[in-house]
Amino acid sequence: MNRFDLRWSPRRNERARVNIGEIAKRAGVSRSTVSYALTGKRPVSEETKRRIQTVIDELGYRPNASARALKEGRTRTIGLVIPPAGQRLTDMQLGFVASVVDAAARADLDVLLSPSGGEHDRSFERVVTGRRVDGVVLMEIRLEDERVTRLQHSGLPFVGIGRTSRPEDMSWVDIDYETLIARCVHHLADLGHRHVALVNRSAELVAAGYGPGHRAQAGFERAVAERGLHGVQACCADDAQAGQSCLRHLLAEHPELTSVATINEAAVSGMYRALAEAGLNVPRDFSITGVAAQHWAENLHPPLTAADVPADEMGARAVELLIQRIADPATAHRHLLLTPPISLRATTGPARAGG
Amino acid sequence: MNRFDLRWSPRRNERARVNIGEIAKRAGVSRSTVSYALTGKRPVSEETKRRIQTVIDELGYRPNASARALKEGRTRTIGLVIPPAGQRLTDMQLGFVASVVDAAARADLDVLLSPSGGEHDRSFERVVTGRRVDGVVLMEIRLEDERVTRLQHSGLPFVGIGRTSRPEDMSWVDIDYETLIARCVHHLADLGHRHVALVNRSAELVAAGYGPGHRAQAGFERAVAERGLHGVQACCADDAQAGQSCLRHLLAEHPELTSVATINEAAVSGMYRALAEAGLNVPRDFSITGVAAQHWAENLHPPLTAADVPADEMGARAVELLIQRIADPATAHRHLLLTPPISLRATTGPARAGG
DNA sequence: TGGTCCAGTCGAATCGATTCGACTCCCTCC
DNA sequence: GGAGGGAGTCGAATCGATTCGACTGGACCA
Repeated sequence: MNRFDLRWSPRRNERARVNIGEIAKRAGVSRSTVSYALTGKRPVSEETKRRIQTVIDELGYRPNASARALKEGRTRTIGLVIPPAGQRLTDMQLGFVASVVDAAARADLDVLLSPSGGEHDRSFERVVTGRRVDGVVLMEIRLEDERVTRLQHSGLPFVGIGRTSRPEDMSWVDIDYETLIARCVHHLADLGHRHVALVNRSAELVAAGYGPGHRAQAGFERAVAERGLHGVQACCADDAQAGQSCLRHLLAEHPELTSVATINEAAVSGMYRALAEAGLNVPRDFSITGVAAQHWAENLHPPLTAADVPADEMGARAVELLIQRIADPATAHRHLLLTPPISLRATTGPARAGG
Repeated sequence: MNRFDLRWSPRRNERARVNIGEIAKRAGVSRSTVSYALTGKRPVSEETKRRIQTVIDELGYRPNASARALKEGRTRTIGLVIPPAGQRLTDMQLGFVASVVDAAARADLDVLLSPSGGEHDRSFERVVTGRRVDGVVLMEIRLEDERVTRLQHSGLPFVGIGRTSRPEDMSWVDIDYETLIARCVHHLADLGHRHVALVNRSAELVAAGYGPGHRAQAGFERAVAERGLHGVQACCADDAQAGQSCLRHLLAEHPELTSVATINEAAVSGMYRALAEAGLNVPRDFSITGVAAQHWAENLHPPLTAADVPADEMGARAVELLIQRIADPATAHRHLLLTPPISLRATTGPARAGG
């Protein structure tokens, strides 16, 4: 089914050919009058409006989006660039997508999905260069991100959920992973933990310069140094299975560990399992905390003590910013760095004596 | 941010105004020649092609999607109608979305997302009537579904993931919930269980005529009757919390229960919790089985014995069917009813003596 | 009475592509 | 040497909307 070339029966069925001209003819007015009646950009008499509306209702007319987009130079559509298809979305990413779609719908904007970041970036190219969208929301941004460069170069308005290593050159909404992970470590240190591990996201993602991965690392190292702790780090793929084996290995190689801080949501339930397997009770014998979508942290069992990422709000904010940039691409870039507090739930507790 | 009226600086920056005319001028040929050079629909000399390509590369030209869509009468975009935004997608639904997006990308089609089914169906209306898409993939279909009616009436090609009560009137890909749940019950009966509960999806969804809900019910009742079992049914919202309290209530009211069959993925982990809470071991004291996305059933802990829904494949098949319908809307409807076998994993076992 | 203004309307140009018909060479074949 | 045909190209029409300039009456004012 590669590059399927669609060529269908030449024209749509004739019934469907209700265009503004047909409406005009039946209402006995000119096409421009119909247009003005619909947009309200020039006065049209009540009587004429009513006649036009009647015909429109009768024929079920709706303006052709392509024609309108062509003339107006905007599509009333935004692009949402998501991680490559086939890869499971984490709960947080899903939250972003849902809230972007929702916010866009509220603003009467449609959302064009573009899986990108993998090989098949034809989709991204189409979206960016074909003027298919008025602006783009970009997810899963790396420190050096070619897609950001492409967008900046193209002049298409865009907003990142996440930021590159030169954050002043773009508009974005992001979470302060560095501070949050540092706080998590401090929280653990306050509870008396001396040995703490950072469970990062996948090695590939971190190697590719995934921002949160690097920032979490920096925050972790800083806090560990500040508190004079013993810290170890590990990367872990985005699923429970990986979380389980990751923590299993960590426990084997560092039996002194009593706590974990993580930014890898999807791995947490697996870590729970590894701990149970090792006969360790949470939070009595072992503490876990990290950064996670609020909804998800609450519903986990046991509920995760974590910095609650308001994924729903972030998508909405990104769309807001994007709408502003679309309305006036020349305005200064705006940034929103969130540092949600840690919600104490059921997974952290005092280190055992001698821990 | 309601109905935000986008009006930006009148024209895009002039640099961006590379259109086919500009290419033609610089290459010293007519616009039609540029078009033919790009589409290959008429012969163009190698020399001319090369000159045009040079100019195109230089200016980074890409044809305007709206103009092309207007002239060609197709947008190279498909709509994907998902359950109302704000509502969490189940893992299975997420699998459908991912595979639809993936399959569409492989066919060089873009995907326009439309949350629908709730109140704000402006999005659905826009997608359907504004000729923004060449076809639609519809999810979460009800037995009587107004969206199906709308689509049938509009003549826009569409394919359902799921089907209505008059399935011959549309093309679809679906899972045979009735048979599968019946099989689950038979499986439990074979293991000696005499008391079995069906945990359905939310009461609202079922009341709204959600197909799988009703078909699962039918299959359950049939199998229960065939095997002379004692069966009870319950509806349950799509989350772990609800699953927990649902099963808790079931156990309280029907202490004789020893097994559950379910189509509610999202509730399963909550049911595990309720069982643990009640001191019941799975599968020693209690069996659970149902219909779930394969990937998800495997990764659950303990892994769920279930009929594995190949969500990834289903989305791809739906897109395939849709592409065919778009290419030739007059062809007969095609249907694909899947009945995946039950994969035995860790959650079903023989009923205890006297159970 | 004549000028100004505004509501209401129309015709034509425009957006950026595709596509049809026609035209020019040039080659080949009787 | 004229007919036939194909390669290569061009100009103009077209898709369906928006929008600008211009026109017509009628109201209002001096």
